[in-house]
Formats: sequence, structure tokens, C-alpha cells
Amino acid sequence: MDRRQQKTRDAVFKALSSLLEKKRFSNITVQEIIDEANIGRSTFYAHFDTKDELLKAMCTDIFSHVFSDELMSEETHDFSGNNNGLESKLTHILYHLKDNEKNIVGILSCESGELFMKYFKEYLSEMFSQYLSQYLNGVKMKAPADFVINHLVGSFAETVKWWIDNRMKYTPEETARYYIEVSFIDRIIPDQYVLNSTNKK
Amino acid sequence: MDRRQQKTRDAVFKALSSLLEKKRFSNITVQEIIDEANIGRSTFYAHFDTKDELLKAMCTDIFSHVFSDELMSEETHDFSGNNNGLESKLTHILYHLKDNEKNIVGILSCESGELFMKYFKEYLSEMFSQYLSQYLNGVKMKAPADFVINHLVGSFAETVKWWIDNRMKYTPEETARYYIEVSFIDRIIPDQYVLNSTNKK
DNA sequence: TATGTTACCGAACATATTGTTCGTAATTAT
DNA sequence: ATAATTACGAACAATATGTTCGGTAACATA
Repeated sequence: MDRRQQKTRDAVFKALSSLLEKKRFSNITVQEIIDEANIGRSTFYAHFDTKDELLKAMCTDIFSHVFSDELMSEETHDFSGNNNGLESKLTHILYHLKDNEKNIVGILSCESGELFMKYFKEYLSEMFSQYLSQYLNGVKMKAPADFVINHLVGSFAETVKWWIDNRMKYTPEETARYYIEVSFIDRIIPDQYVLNSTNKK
Repeated sequence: MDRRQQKTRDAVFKALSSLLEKKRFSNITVQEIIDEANIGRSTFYAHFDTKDELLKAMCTDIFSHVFSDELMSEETHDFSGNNNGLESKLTHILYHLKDNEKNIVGILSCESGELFMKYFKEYLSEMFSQYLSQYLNGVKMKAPADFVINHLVGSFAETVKWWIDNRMKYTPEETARYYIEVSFIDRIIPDQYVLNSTNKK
């Protein structure tokens, strides 16, 4: 990619991020973004068709780092704790989010976080579905499977939002622990399963 | 309130509700609302300063019915189940939401639900805080109290969204049951507490 | 029924935002 | 060096916002 393109793209992301700290997304004008990023009007529209596309691109950019290929794979080598690696996966996500702290805080603050959360949940949903598929059949619950997934995704997203709203004053490990503590994950992935895990085919 | 005012207000709410079924809130213009409601331009602005104020008024209107005074009080006479009336409270909320189904489905559909959810959570948060204040001190958990409240509120809100997205095909009782099933409420309000509840001062 | 009040109408207006076009200048890759 | 790509910025049409105001209709009260 041309350096100029990358430079423009970065400037726009940074500008939007900065503006989001002060006002909500829908009340930010393209002109403000242009001024803040210090680029030409036509340049903006050469990069993004609309303001919405810009936000989408920005979220996609962030999540491509947060949800790395490694993370999305079912193979995890950390089985510490009694939830078969899930907790370490979540901790991992939180660390990556912290790396992007400057951008994300802007997006989430000032009542504009809903759009970010929407995209975030899409990624989380895929991760949880893939990860839990091996367990869900064996669990006896009244609630439908999609409800269970939705619940786990939604409440982890809420956890992240709470964490960021609290300026990340808790460590990723603590935060992931809190989530596991209030979730019912121990009823889906019982300790027993971990003990027998070496015997699974 | 003047009948004309009420009539105009209703027409605007109905119009917005209808438009929200087709497109997201931020892409709806005041002109479209005016045309759909069949009112004069100046009339709209006499009622609402901005489009945002309109949505807020509409949500407040709905929630004033859903979160009735009776519901918000700590005194509940239904202690069936082992969660000291919480489940029946939630079921109650779901029934009221179903009464407003026509309006709510419009608000929640087409990627515009986030704003509704925001206001919804504010009400839920107050309810849960008030309701759980008597229990939280006695529970031994690592997670901070505000995290716990946030988790319960967020995941119930997610439950409601899931329920509505599924066209309310489950009954309020079933849905509340699913929520209680995946929550950790039984660790906050143990059965034992209910048995002793007649002895509390 | 008469009267004062209030709400609605709708056209017109200034202002602001959006998204496009195009000729020119600067930067980049080879 | 040079050809291709990108950024610039002014100008533009189209659309949306929020206000003003004179006239009309509906309301409450007596």
C-alpha cells in the first residue's frame, strides 16, 4: 500500500478517535474529521464512501489484531484452571484490547459505543460458537443453544465495556476471572471433562 | 393535555415506529417523520427539539408502562421458585414489553436497537440495584458489586433482545426461566434465604 | 353561544452537511 | 527521470435542519 494512502488512513482513524472522545458518532461531521485529520475533502471520499464505512473499517482494523488466527483456533495449549483454556483465551483478548486502548476508549466513550459493540459481538459470537460446539450437546438445559451462545457473548461484551468504562483499572486476568465467576461456564465445561480430556479421541 | 397535542404525539410515535421497521434511526429524516405522521413541519419542532429528543421521549413513554411503580417496589408477594420473586418480576417486565410489541419491534429492528437498549438498561439497573442491595453484602465473591450489577443488567437486556429478535416465540415465563437458568442468581439468593425470610426483621 | 387561548398549518428562509467533479501539485515506485 | 498514483481544494448541486410568522382550526370556559 502506498505510504500516502496509509498515512491518510491513519490520520483519519486518529482524527475520528479523537473526536469520539468529545461527541457521539452521529453528531460528528465529515468536515470535522477532515479538519482534524488535516486532509482534503475529496481525499476523504476517495478512501471512504460514507462516515459509516469509516467506522466499520476502523473496527475491522482493530479486531483483526484482537482476534488473531491463533486465538480463533480450537487448539489451545493452556489448560490451567477448570474451564479448558477459555479463561486464557478471554484474557488474551483483553490484553489485545489494551494495546488498542487509545482508539477503543474514544469509540466507546460518549454514548457511541453501541456500534463498536455490535461488531465486537460478531467476532465474539464466532469464537464462542466454535469453541463451545464440542460441549453443548452434552449439557442438559432447558434454554436453547442459541440463547446460551447469545448470553455468553453478550455478557462478555458487557464485561469488556464495564472494564473499559472503569479505565481498565483491573488487570486482564482479574477481569476474565470476574467473568468466569459470574458465568455458568462450569456447568457447561465441568471439571470432570478436563480430567478426562487426555482420553478424548 | 390537549387532545390535539396527544393526537400529534401519538401520530409522531407511530410514524417513527413504522419508519424504524424499514431503516435505521440515523438515516431517517425529520421530513420523512413529518410526512408519515402527516403533520406540519413547525408542529414537529414545537413538540421535539431534535430527532434524538423524540426517540428519548418515545422510550421514556414505553418504559413508564413497563417499569410500573408496583414492579419497582421491593415488596413482592410472589415467592414461588427459589429466587425470592425475582423471576416473577422479570416475567412481569416481559409481559409488559409484549404489550408494546408493535412499537418495540420497530425500534429494535434494523440496527437501531442500541439506543433503546441504553435507556432500557438504565431502568433495569435501578431495579436490580434496589432489589439486590439486601443480598450483595453477604455474598463472598472476588468481583466488585458494580460488576455484578452490570453483568445481571446487561445479560437480561441481551436476553430480551434475543427474545424479541426471535419474534417472542417463547413465552415470558420460558424466557425468564432461561435467564435464571444461565445466571448465577442462585449463588446470590440461596434457597436457604427464602426459608428464613419470615424471620428477617 | 360567545370569547380568549392554544395548537396546527405551510410556505419561506438562512444555514449546514453531503457527496461529486476536475484541474493542479506533490509524492511514489521503477 | 518519468509515468503512475495520490492528495489537494475550490466550486457545485442536492439535501437536511431548525426557525419565523401570518392565518386557520380546535379547545376550554362561562
